[in-house]
Amino acid sequence: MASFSLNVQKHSDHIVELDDWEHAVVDLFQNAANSFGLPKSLGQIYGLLFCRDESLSMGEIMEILNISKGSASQGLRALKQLGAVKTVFARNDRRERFVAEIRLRKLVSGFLREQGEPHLEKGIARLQNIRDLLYSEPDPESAKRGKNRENILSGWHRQMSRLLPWLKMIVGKSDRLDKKNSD
Amino acid sequence: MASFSLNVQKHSDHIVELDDWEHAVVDLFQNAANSFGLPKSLGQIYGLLFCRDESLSMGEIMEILNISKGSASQGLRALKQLGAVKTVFARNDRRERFVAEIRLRKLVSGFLREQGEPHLEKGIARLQNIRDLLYSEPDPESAKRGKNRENILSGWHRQMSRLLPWLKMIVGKSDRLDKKNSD
DNA sequence: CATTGAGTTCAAATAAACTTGAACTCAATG
DNA sequence: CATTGAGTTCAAGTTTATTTGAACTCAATG
Repeated sequence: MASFSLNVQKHSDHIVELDDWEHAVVDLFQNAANSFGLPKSLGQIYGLLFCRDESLSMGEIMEILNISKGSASQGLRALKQLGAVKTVFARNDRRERFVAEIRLRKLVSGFLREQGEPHLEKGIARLQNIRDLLYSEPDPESAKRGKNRENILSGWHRQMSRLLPWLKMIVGKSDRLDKKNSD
Repeated sequence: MASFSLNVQKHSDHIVELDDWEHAVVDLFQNAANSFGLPKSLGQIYGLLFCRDESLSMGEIMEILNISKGSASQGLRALKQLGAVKTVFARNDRRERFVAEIRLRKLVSGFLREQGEPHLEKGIARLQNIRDLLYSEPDPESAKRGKNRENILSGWHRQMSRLLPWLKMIVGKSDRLDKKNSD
């Protein structure tokens, strides 16, 4: 399954082929993205940037990964939003260039901010909606049961709200490890 | 959009309509399941059981939620696997009946066990695969870069492995709250 | 040991999510 | 102020995931 390259590559100044290990890393992130409910192209892009020391432009990313302009544009936007890539500008070049953020703490907190917090926020509205409906529930037995359930859900919501800051901190604790590895 | 019921229901011994608040709760769990990467029918089923004091059979669930036999069967199996529902047997009745597990600690630990742990396990294999590929990487520069990246990923993996037990504990700490609410 | 019905299975149908690419915007350039 | 090209948008196409239901298993029953 793995290609046995005979040093045929590198004939030119810009390589468009991934090394085998890079392909495996891109694949890993593609699957990881999927598991976290993110589009796989987003994982591929992050995986590629994660492998590279030098920044890449959108065009280079498209070429290396064989993905469309649309996917690249949307994927990079989402990664910026998540704080998973940083943008860099070379002078005398109007193209935007990208590098991966590799500090786990940053990745986790970005993910929680973009994915977790919005859900908690929507949860508040949903709980209020349930309270409103309970207020007009004609059957007193059902209303009683409903109030109990609303209490449970509110408790869960409180728990989860408290959990997020903890998560960011716990993962942040070993940021030093990240630094050591990234040097 | 909400139905204004004129006490027309309850004409018979078994009701097949959800109260408005129940519908909102089912909807909430349907969306939550989706956010966690689980099929929405699974969320609906859990949501329904969460609302009810009495256990329900698979047939009742199918009828109330208007879902197929297949979805009900597979959804209930997954919920059992996750520890999100418990089964109950009434005597003189060979049908299996279900009730929802409402302790957040149990739900979280079940989810982490079924979703988190398998991914960490697969991660070990993937990292080993990357190490193997690095061993046969011809370009020394690329191999060096690759080893650095492999180190970073191993660090992340270690971090995540440590995180799971913590998560179960942190959420478990306020189990007392759950109990208070569920009484 | 035929019948009944609860529950499972899985191939096909459906629905949801993702990707593509052509048309577009917009700023830089000559 | 026309041209160029980087980057965006979004409707249509493609892929992936979920749901359905008919055929099945299996244990209980008469």
